Amino acid sequence: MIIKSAQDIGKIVKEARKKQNFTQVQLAQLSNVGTRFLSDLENGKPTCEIDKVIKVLANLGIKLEVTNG
Amino acid sequence: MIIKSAQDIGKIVKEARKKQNFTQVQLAQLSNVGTRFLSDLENGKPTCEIDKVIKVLANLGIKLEVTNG
DNA sequence: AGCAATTATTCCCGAACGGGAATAATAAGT
DNA sequence: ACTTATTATTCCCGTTCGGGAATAATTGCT
Repeated sequence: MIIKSAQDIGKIVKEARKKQNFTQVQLAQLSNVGTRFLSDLENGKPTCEIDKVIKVLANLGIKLEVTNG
Repeated sequence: MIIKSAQDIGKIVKEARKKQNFTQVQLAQLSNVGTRFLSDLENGKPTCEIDKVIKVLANLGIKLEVTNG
């Protein structure tokens, strides 16, 4: 899926987390972030810090890729 | 290219920007971010805010994609 | 080498991040 | 419906982001 906004990432995270039967608390601990952060992220907060986002994605087995035209 | 850290994104941005003959000032104005932000981003600052990163990538024509195993 | 252009770093500072915890709201299960 | 689990929202608060501008450092060009 192509990412155009923070909201897109939030959706992805939420879906993947549920599919893997993680609670926010579990995934947060796993990723070394707070539960507040994870909730914010899943709800599309546009100012989440990039490395934390990357860590969460990694812990869900989601690959992040860039393609240059 | 697969993104594993903020530094990866920084490299991508810097390379793409140079390839398109943009200065940091130009790209920053285009993306509605400060030049400081762009410099930080290219140097792999891990706390850059996600939506600003996305905007910069978009203005370079770089597509950001996630792939769920 | 020397000059101009670009980039990196520092400063000030308002605004907001994110952690933790408590509370409210929502979803889920019996 | 009721209870429990999960998630969202609010609060306090230390820390830091990011803009803008100035300065240092680096790069590029002739």
